[in-house]
Formats: sequence, structure tokens, C-alpha cells
Amino acid sequence: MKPQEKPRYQQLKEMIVGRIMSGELQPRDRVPSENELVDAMKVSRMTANRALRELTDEGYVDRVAGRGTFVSEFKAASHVLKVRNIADEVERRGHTYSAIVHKQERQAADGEIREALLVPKDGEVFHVLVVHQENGVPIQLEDRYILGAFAPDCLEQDFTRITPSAWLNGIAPLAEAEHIVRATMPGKMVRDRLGMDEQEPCLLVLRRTWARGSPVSFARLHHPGQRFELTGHYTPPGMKKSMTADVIELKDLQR
Amino acid sequence: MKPQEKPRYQQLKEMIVGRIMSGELQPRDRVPSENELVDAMKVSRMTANRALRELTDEGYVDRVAGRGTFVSEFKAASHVLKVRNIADEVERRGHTYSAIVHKQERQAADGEIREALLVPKDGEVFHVLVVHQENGVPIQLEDRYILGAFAPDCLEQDFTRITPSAWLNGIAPLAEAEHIVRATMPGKMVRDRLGMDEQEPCLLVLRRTWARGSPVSFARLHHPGQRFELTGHYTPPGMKKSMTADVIELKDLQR
DNA sequence: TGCACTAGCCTGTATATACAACCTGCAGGA
DNA sequence: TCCTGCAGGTTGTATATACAGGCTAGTGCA
Repeated sequence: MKPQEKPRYQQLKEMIVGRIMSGELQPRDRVPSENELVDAMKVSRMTANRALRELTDEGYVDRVAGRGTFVSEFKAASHVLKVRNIADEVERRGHTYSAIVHKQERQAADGEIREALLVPKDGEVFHVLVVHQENGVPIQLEDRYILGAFAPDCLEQDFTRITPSAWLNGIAPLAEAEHIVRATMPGKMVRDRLGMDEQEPCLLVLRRTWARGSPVSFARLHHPGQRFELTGHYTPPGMKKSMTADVIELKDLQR
Repeated sequence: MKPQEKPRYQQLKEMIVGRIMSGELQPRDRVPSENELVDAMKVSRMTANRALRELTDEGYVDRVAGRGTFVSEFKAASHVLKVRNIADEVERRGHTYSAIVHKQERQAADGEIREALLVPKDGEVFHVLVVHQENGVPIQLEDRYILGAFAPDCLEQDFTRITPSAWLNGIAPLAEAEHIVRATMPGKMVRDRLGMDEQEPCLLVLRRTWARGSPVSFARLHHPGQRFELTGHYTPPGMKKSMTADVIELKDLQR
């Protein structure tokens, strides 16, 4: 492999993706088989296999043993939104992050929380109420319940230094998460803590996270609608770079 | 490979992920090298390589040539939301999908749209206004602009049969997408078309999609806050099955 | 005509081997 | 003492080979 040359499987992938993106290969069209690539591109079959296998993982093609490889229909062209850790997000924007801890206490689990976290009869939960700020302005009210058995030393944590989410993730890697995103009118408590006007709607994220096979935490994340957006930029995996020179700042579109 | 036996690289992956999830391997810990796996698990190096390489793609480990393989810090533990095609989503719930087309016309591109789609001076755009319904109840107002050059036969489409999003995706596969999700108070036009009460907030998704290196469409998707949620269930890639018997219907949490 | 079988292509997996590039720690020389 | 250079472990890539199993079309038999 010569110096400034990309790996051959990568060249193969880009060649095929290029033919798909240009329209030369349409959905359901047949993609050259491994052996055809071996002959045409002078590579070994394992190299062709790696290229096609990775394209399968990335959703560009579908493979059927015995039949061949075909351009995916992108039928499940579901759009993807990433929700970043809020402290990272603030710092990524070059602003300063801070937090105020309003509550951090042990609680008996009531009905809804008990169900959501599958709390055993004598089990307890911790309740944390934190306001996250960007340059001193509140941008998120985090109302979180944590399974007591999962995180016994919750009350000793300093949640102005590490977000509850990041802390939990350090205890055991996140295995699953469920989300609901809604628009709501906030109650007075939420409105006051976030410094919102009346009439101002609120973006609410409900999140339940799982680790080691059990739900471990449930959070209500309230965001002022005028001050907070979930933003996401999605590039299909494998296309590392943006296909354009630069992504235009979307602020222009927000109006 | 015996009948009901998983591939060996898959067994390797599950063994390692298991050790990470159980806490035996902590973030930054060293994972057995390829050669150690060769000796310990009696596999070839290529098989060990495939297992570790896929775990890298899936974010479980980081690899550094010359140093080794280490458990990832999951630092970018960003949560992921999938936004499905709305017609698929409705049918997945076992409900009937329908749509009303309010507008489908050629337009001169005005300032905001022209910027968002990089419309050339003499270029035109199509404007489509569609209300999507679930069991006859409006759940989304789609206000979409499509680059004329990209989709010349836009006016001939029947958007009660195929959603604009799905149709566009069939022309050329989606290359990129940008999203903003906000909570807003809808204007009168939106409120009437969606049959919303006053005081009811609205979940607004702004989406710009790219194909063949250029932005091709820009959409404002309005959803009644009380009738619509973005929901997402996230499992890290590679963990195909839910780690629990079944995912509890989140309706319980919605109150 | 109709059906069973097979040849041939395809993917999926696994192994052995090879070379390059990278990193670390250490030995040995200036 | 410093630092140069190398040995050995590690990942990254590429090849040749092999066998299993799925799918299809066509051959040839009843």
C-alpha cells in the first residue's frame, strides 16, 4: 500500500457508494458480486467481502446468500437525532456551563416512578433536581430518579461538577435508553426554575436508561422552547466527511 | 461451525461486551490483544481481528496501533432518537394513515428558502403543504419546499399515496440531514389545519435533507404537542436484542 | 408435461500467512 | 547523563485457500 493511498477495501466502498449516490445504481439494482469485484478490481475475495459487508452494516446494500448483493431501498430511511450530554454541548458552543442543585435526597418510590424503575417493595430511589445553565441562563431542568440499589453513594456526588447522566454512565455503561419528546406547557414550578414567561412552551424529554439488564434511572428534562432546541446533523455511517464544503449554520433557519 | 452455534467472531464479541457490561472490564482498561485471543480462544488472528474491529465500529473499544485495545470511555454517550417515516409509524401502530394535500405548486424561492436550498437565481422551488392523519386525526402538518431542479415532476405526484419524504428518497438516496426540534406556539394557520386548541403547544421539527452534494429539500413539520411525541428506543449497535424480556410500553410514563 | 435433481453461482465464515506502520521500553553508545 | 536505535508487541491491511449453506436455472428423467 503506497503512502498517501487509501486502503483498497475503502476504495471499493467509495466506488460503490459513488455509483449509488450518482444514481447509476438504483435501489434494488444488483451490485457486483464478490467474485466480480475480484476480477474487475484485482483484489482478493476477502477484501471485496469486507467492503460489501461494511456497506451492509452501513445500510447501503442488502446481501442474500445464494442470490447476490443489492442496493438497499433505504426504506427505513429513519432520520436520526443525537442528544448530547448537555455540559458537553454547552462547552462545544464555547460557552460556560454551570449547574444549580435544588434537590438531592433519598425518597420512597411512589407509583409512577416505582413502575418505571421496577423498584422492589423495600427499595428506595434517589431524587435529584438540577438546573443546567449556559452562561448563567437556565436551559434545562433535570428531574431525575435513580434506583437506590444501582447507585448507593448518590448523595455524596457533587452534581455541579459532573452531570447525573455522565456520572451514571461511569458506574456502568449504558445498555439501552427509551425516549419520549413532547411539547408541553410547563407548570409553575418548572416555569419559575427556568425563568420562563407564561405562554412559553416547553420541550420535554422523558428518558429511561438501562444498565445490566434493568432500568436504573428515569428523567424528565424540561427545556424552554425559545431557548433550547434539539439539533442533529446526520450523515450516513461510512461517509465520514460532509459531502459539502461546510454545513451552513442552521441559526438562519430558526426564525 | 456446528448447527445452532453462533459464529466465533460473534461469540468473541459477546464475551467481551459481557465483561464490559458486568463491570469486570472498566473504561480505559486493556482488552486482550488479538494474539492473546488467538491463544486463549483458539481462533485465528483474522477472526479475533474482526471481533475487535466490529467492537470498535460499535463504540465499545478504542484501538491504537502499537499500544493495544482499550475499553471505550463512552464519553460521547449521546442518546439517539430515530424519527421514522410518519406513514410507517402510523401503520406500525396498527392504525390507518391518510393525508390531505392543501398545496402543491410551483413557487419563486423567497429569501429564507432560497438560502436554505442554495437556489440559483433563476431557479424555482415546489411548495407542498400536506396534513398527515392517523385514524382521521391530524398529527402532522408538513410544510415542505423542494428544489425544482432536483424533482421536476413534483406536481404530478399523488402525495396522498406516498409521503413527500419517501418519494424524495426514491429519487436519490439521502446523503445527509440536519434537524432542529423545538417547542413553539403555533400560528392560527397551523392551529386550524391541525385542529388544535389555543394554548396548546406544538412540536416543530425543521429538517433539511441533502442528496448528491446539495441541499434538496427543507421542511417544517408541526405536531400537536398533546397528540404527538417523538419516541425512540436506543440499543447500542451490536446488541441486537433487548437485554430485557420485553420493553415496557412507555404509555405508562406519559400521564 | 411435470417434477426431481444437480451444477454453478452466491454469500458467510474460518484459517494461515505476510508485510507495513506504530508504540514502548530498554540496551548501549556518545 | 542523554539520546539514539533497535527489539518486540500491537494494530491495520491484504492475500490465498477452504468449506458450508442458500438460491436459481436448467438438465434430464418419468
